Amino acid sequence: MPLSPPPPSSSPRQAAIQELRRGTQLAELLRQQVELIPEPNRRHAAAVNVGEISMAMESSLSILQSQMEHPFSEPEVMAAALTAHSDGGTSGERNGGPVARTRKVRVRHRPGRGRPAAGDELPIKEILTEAPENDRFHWRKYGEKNILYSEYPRLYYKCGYSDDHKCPAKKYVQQQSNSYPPIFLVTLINEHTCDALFRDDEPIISSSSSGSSQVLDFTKASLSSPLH
DNA sequence: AGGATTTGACCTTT
DNA sequence: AAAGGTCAAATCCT
Repeated sequence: MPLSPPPPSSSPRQAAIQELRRGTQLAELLRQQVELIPEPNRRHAAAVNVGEISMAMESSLSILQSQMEHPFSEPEVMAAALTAHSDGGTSGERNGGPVARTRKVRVRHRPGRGRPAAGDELPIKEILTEAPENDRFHWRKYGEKNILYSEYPRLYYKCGYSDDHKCPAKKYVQQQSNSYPPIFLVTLINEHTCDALFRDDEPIISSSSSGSSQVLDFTKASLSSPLH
């Protein structure tokens, strides 16, 4: 609490440009998915729409970028709002009270922490889905981060058998929009080495008998409360 | 009680 | 220095 975060160095316009770039990437992702639509008519119609989206992104981008030459100072409020929930209190206090969390003794510098060397963790697959919990793997959440200029946090999961079977599979889940149903970008990292062990199709038991129902619960606050 | 989740600290990369 | 990814103590939930 003694620290106040330094002001963001980028302008709101930069933030918007970043968002548009991300939108462009997502449109490209969507375009690839559209290719998989079997019926030619529907595929073509969807492709046209995706093209429209891409063009809208690009024209917005060029508008914003041409305005960069005229430095109209804009209130910093937007940037502040955009980064507001990236500070400390990600989801407020729980019922009890403030949790003074002091990380005590930490084993010193151990290599292999934080992000591994780039390119170390491929293959990476990206999937847009409205049901990120709908693979039949067992995931254990190990982190959550607010991503700069993103409205929704990114959730970090690793395979539930990462300890038992040294399974290296991970996935990141991030909500992309507050549309209904919401769309999630799921990034898969590493293949499941436990796949062979559990791939026999276990029917997904979603009946009334409440077994272990906490594997992936996306109804939690972080995902279901859009900002406005 | 024990497993799963939360969340600030800590670490690496950019 | 900032951003993103991971760890792990505290907490929640069954």
